[in-house]
Amino acid sequence: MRTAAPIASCSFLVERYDLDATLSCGQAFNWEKQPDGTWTGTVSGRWVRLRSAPGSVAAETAGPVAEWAWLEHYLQARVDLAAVHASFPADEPMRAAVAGCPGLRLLRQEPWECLASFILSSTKQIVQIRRIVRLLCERYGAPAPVPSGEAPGFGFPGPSVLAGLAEADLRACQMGFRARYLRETALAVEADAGLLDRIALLPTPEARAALTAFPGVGPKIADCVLLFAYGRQDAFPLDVWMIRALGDLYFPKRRAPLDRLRRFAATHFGPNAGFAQQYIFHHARRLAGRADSGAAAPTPRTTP
DNA sequence: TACCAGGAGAGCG
DNA sequence: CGCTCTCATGGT
Repeated sequence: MRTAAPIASCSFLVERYDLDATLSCGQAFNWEKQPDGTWTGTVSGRWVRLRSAPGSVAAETAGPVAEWAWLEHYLQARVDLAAVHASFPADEPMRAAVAGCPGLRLLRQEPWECLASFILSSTKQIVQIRRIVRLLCERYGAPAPVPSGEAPGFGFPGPSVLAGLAEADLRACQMGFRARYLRETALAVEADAGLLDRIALLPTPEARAALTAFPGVGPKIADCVLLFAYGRQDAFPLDVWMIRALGDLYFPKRRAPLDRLRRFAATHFGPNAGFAQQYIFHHARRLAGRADSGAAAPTPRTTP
């Protein structure tokens, strides 16, 4: 028997918010674009539909809803984007990345969903990560109440649910060798209920160390969780795309060693370095024709 | 068909 | 340390 509920709606007034780019750029994986251009997904286990409009983002969920702070926080709708842009270095690559997608935002996700999702991300393409996450949610997530007439939605399964599964069940969600990492991390989080909340209170280096202590979590995935869930703007995920992009954009003469790129990333981009990272990441992927939003211009780049 | 994917960990010298 | 190999599976 399906849960049906009245519809509740809200509109967040926000100057520039590129919903398509923000929801498809590889920071969150549980959103699906509908044929009518809206996006559906779940936030903290609640079904949500988002619609972009000039000067606002409109939201619907299953009512009744007393307040919308949870969604405003998730969307980071009150962030002063102009101030963030103003804090970026005034160099040409940064300018081009912002100009290419001026409404790109950072979400503020739940730590567990973000951590688990990025454990699944290692050497996987974004489209594939989305598929794995969708399978996980459909099979093991709690059904979220939806307004009548809407397709069922499922929240991201909590650590206790995933910890209780056999590795084979996880592998059946197409995640391959990451199944053991996800299961063992779920067991660790399940065994210490306050762990992810305590990490939120730690200084970034200690928080990073706590995250890399989980199996399957190295420096890159830890930085993703620090940036996308814990709001640490000083976290700067260095993945294969960013290593290529930073090399091409800032060290075009000869290939800079990884450690050089690390130091550059930590010093060049200012107090909102993680935000800058997302612009450069998205811009590089769009130039390569990998980003969903907008007309992709396939520009095969070769780095000899 | 090859090569690659928002990496991490183990095993080596 | 720093390097290489392996891991599972689908996209391009």
